[in-house]
Amino acid sequence: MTIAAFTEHAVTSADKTFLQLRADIVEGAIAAGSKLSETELSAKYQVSRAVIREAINRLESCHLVERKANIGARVVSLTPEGLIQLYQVREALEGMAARLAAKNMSDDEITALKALLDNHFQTVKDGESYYQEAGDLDFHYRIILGSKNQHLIEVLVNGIYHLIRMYRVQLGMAGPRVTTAFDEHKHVVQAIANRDEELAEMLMRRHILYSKNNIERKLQQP
Amino acid sequence: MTIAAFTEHAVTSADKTFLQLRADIVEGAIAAGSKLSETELSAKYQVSRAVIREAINRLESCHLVERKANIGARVVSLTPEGLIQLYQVREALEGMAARLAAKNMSDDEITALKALLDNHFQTVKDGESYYQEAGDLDFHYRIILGSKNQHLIEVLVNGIYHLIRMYRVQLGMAGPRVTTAFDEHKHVVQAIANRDEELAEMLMRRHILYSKNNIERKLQQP
DNA sequence: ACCGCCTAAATTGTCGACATTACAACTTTA
DNA sequence: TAAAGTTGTAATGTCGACAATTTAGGCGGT
Repeated sequence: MTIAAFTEHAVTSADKTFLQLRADIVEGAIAAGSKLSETELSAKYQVSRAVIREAINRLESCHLVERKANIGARVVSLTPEGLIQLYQVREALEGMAARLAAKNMSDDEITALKALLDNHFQTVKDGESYYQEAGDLDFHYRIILGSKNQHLIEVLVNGIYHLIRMYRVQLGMAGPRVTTAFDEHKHVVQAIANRDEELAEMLMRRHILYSKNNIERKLQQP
Repeated sequence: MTIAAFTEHAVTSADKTFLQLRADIVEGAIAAGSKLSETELSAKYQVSRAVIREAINRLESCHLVERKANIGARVVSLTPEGLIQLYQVREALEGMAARLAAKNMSDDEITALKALLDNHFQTVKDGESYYQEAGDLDFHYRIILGSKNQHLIEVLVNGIYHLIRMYRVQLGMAGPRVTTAFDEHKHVVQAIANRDEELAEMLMRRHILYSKNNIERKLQQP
């Protein structure tokens, strides 16, 4: 199983437009802070304004765009404070996710999670920095899903993660700190395996806090 | 200032329909789990299907309804597990909000918060149970806003709080435990006034955890 | 030159009609 | 009789046109 197990496969035309727009925004093909003209996008994507409006509505749900009545929609603008605030929310939610995962993950899921880390260890040892993106994501996703908390999953997977990815891509930040992050992952998994809710939450929060501090450092000296 | 400072005043027709639909859903005038037929609502509210669709989209953003492609929208169904999960998210987010409030609230805001508690103390002493709803809400809202974290505010105020209110109304739960909750509020404010982030978060989390336990007890013996 | 008003263009909001999909009832067949 | 296929109806998805609002520019006045 991979991250793309979530591959929200588009059934309707608005779905496809939404996914494409989201990709374009996250990747920066549509600049942050820019205006989303309905008529313009309607022409560009060869669909009616209705589906564009539908797509924009969903983008608003993800907090990727902001709409004002009778004025229009703009892509959110990226600010250092915004990224910090995002990480604060992430720390709170993923900390709770780790706590709940320690309580609710099945033994099989924990075994699989350990196996995942072993795989990552190989790739890290081989010097492949491939770990950066996919590996880190996979780890966090499994714990989020392991929480079995629908609200938590929704907010993180459909909301915050796309926003963070947008920041990563557009501010040109490389993935997380590879080797140290790997050790942190290992300790989180160990706590989950021990069913130690308190420790799992604390370790996950620190893991994310370190990431935040790392990012703050990079932001201050570009 | 009151809670209704947030009164999102409707400018467009879809706004009004959204607010009315949300009220009807939260109050139970539209039953939980029931289907939202676009054509039906279009006739009922005397607006075109386009504005109904727009309103339903926003309800989906609040997690009050769920939509499936080509099938339609249903009001979310209320389950004991759902409420528990909601409180878990709330614990994580409001805990972080209290931490950030201890860091970011202005001295004036803290003074006003203390004054608010004094007012509440009077009403509680006078035996008015009015405190239940409005007072508790006002307290939590101020701390959430005091966090100065836009994402936190968005998710809690526009999302989770309406859902919780829906549960409260429809499961017929009275407001929070009055007297004990008041003491808990006092301690949280004290920690914030002392700029003790760690303690503020811990106390707020416990406050919400107690609420959750209280609710679980009521759910198991109706 | 600056400010306010007014007009015109462009954009968003709303509408009704058509296309497409899902669901149910009925028919057919093994 | 049961299962599969078919057809009809009702719902959602999509479209183009019209209405209402915002915005930019020109015009006139001070």
